[in-house]
Amino acid sequence: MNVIKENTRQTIIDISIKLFAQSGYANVSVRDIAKEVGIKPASLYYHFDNKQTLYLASIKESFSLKASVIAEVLNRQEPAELKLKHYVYKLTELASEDEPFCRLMQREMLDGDEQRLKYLAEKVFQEQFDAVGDLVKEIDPQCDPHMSVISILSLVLYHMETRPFQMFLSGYKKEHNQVDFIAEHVFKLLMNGLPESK
Amino acid sequence: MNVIKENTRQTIIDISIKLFAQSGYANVSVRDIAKEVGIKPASLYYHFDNKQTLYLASIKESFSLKASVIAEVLNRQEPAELKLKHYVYKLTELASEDEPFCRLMQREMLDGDEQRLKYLAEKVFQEQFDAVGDLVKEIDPQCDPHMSVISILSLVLYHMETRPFQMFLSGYKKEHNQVDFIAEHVFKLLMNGLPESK
DNA sequence: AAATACCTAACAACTGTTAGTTAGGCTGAG
DNA sequence: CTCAGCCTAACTAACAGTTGTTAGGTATTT
Repeated sequence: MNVIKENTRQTIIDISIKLFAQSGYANVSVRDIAKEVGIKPASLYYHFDNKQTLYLASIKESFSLKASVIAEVLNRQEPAELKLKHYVYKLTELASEDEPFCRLMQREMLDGDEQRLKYLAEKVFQEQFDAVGDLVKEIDPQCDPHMSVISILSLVLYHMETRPFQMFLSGYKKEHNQVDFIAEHVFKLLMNGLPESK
Repeated sequence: MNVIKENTRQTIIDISIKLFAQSGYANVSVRDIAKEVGIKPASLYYHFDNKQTLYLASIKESFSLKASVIAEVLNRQEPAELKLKHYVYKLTELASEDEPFCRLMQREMLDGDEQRLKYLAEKVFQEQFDAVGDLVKEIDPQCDPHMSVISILSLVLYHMETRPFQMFLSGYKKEHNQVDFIAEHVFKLLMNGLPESK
């Protein structure tokens, strides 16, 4: 009867990612997920032990995909400054096109327990975090790489997080939501600070 | 019988702010709130029409307080650069000492509907947003104030948002959570960019 | 025959909310 | 001053709906 779907488990995860990202863990019921998958609620329990397990599988899936895509930019042979520029652009692009990932990330920052945050930090982000840390240290050997990397992430991700809010603040233009525009702004700021003393 | 509390309504709001910030709207039941207030669930409905109304009253209360505190720094008669420095420090301090406010803000960015976001932007943040915009325009007349102000907020608030996560990332030190340390890092970055070419 | 992937039906717990009641304090009339 | 009437702020009890989850049954495939 089911022609398209050959892997229900994967479908469940994909839909769960979408729904959990949209509305948060508590606001999505197993019935909501089942309905969208086209399955009865009880059938979810054939594939996953419980709701928590399904949620965990979803964030693992969503997060591990991203990390690998980013890695590519950081492994190129380029001068540090250019590499940073490409990283900023890639990260902005990624954050822009995969909203569920961003929202899940935000939600984890808010509600993720210690164990989950530790897992995410060590298994998913550490490698990328360290690589960018090395990068900024090349640009300024005296800087605090930990703080600097967080700042880079701040600039990119917060611009994304606040997108639905920005349009109500003064001076908003359509360009402010475009990937290249944001990436360029961030990169310039990272290089020169606010005063554009070229 | 109730000796301490003379204003139950205010107590309800205070506790709601705390609980909603901690766990999010859907994760806090009216029974949870009532219990902590020391009241039966039904009694909440004497003071507030329903859960939504109570939530709205809570965020309004939490947010409007903050805006006024910040305004003071921006109204001083100081050179632009120093004023920006003081703003960054004040914002960092505020974000650091009022965790519920930060968390509510984050939650609103995720789940706030258009109407609420518009209200927050216009009635609560616009004045401050514009004042900081004027400030950066003084520092660099050619810049895009909208983008620049968002970037300033990014740097401060994201450092706060990710506090529970940072400790699992490499290079973390205790200082990274101290108000002055963060504020100084952010201000330096805003002035010079990453390369500290003094 | 066994395993897979789904189903129906139901469970206990919890949810926001309401109807109706009660106890204490204040006010104005007798 | 007293007492009826009203307001305030709480209460008890219950409602209907939703929640995560489970036990047990049923086709289809291997």
